[in-house]
Amino acid sequence: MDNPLRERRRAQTAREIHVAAMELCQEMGLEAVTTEAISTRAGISLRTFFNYFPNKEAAIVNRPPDFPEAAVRKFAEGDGTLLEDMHGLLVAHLTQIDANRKGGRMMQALLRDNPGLKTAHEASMRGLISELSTILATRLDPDSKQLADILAVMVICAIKDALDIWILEEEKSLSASIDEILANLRQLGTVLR
Amino acid sequence: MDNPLRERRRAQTAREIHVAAMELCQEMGLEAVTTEAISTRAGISLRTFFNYFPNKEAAIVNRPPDFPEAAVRKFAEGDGTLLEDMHGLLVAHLTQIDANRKGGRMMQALLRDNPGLKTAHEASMRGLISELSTILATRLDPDSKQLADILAVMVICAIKDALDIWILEEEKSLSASIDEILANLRQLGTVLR
DNA sequence: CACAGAAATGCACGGTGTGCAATATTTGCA
DNA sequence: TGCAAATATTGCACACCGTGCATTTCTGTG
Repeated sequence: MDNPLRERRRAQTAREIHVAAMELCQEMGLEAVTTEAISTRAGISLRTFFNYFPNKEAAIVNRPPDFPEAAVRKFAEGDGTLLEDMHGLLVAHLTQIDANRKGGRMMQALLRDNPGLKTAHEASMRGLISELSTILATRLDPDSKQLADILAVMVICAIKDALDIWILEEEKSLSASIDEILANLRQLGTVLR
Repeated sequence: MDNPLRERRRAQTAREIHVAAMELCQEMGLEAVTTEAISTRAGISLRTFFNYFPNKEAAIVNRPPDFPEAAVRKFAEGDGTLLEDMHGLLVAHLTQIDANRKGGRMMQALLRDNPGLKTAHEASMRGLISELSTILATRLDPDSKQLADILAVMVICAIKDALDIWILEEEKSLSASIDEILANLRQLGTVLR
């Protein structure tokens, strides 16, 4: 039906579950959190929990924001170098994260303190990687999907690195973080000679 | 005690469990395989299964071979370009995989047909990536661990890509596969300008 | 043989995730 | 408004998962 109201309400419930899951994880550690405790705090039944998330890790980690439509279009139509045009893409993406700096910090801490979240986090990154790969492919030799894949993996990894630093250093600005990402990628270009 | 005999027997049992797990997965699909069925086929108790693997996915995917000691040392001491010296490293690694081409093909097919194995596979790759990152760090600016990480991620991704092709194309030689990996990486160097 | 350390096992138990059927809620429409 | 269809939530049963713990079996050594 594609009803936008329903969609929003679903998203809201998902967010509530996510928040409950994060809080509990912070309070008692991943191991001690049960799906039932999450459900109770979120005010839903256990069964409903599994209608929204496949397991507690997924509920905690959730899923990072997509690359915004507009930025993607602009990148595909860009005529600068790949790295130059990628700048806009990264700004658009990180801006979304910056909008919820507090949540980001909390997530970062949870990932650091609970190794059991690592694979769930990685799984959520896979989605982002394949999205980026598709985007990048619009600017690359069309018969080399592999190249786009590797590049996407690299960029996401660089973003992750930058976030690790950025989230923890209160002072660091968004743009400094982006510059760092791009500097890393550029440096790679030279190392690969 | 570090008893080498005991170690070998443990490794042997692990291998038997792994084989049983792979076969069952091929025969009935990941979903239908239970840890109990694996244990029974491997001739051990269910409890013992969990002494060897944390879950069925890990038993199926197992863990890729390490980079051989000797090749690692040679790389660290090499004086060619990074990519040149990496060639030796990759040869050493892929040779190990080539030694069990049949098992590799089977694994490849299982990964293709059972999406549920993806995260376990990725987890097993993480170990390889951090190993490679450490190796690469010996040749890079020592204060940039991030660069080594990204590079490692890239290389493992390239290896994966090459394996995807190599394993499926009967004809393809090992060295052709390696060349392909390096070509991909070199191409990246130019794209990043 | 007897002993110590390692490995395998049985058992109990709490948590996980799904299928299914019943119930409740929302939406579109007359 | 009121009703029917679509969608969401829930309870329940059930099989499977993974661990702690105590016990037994195995293996190499003096």
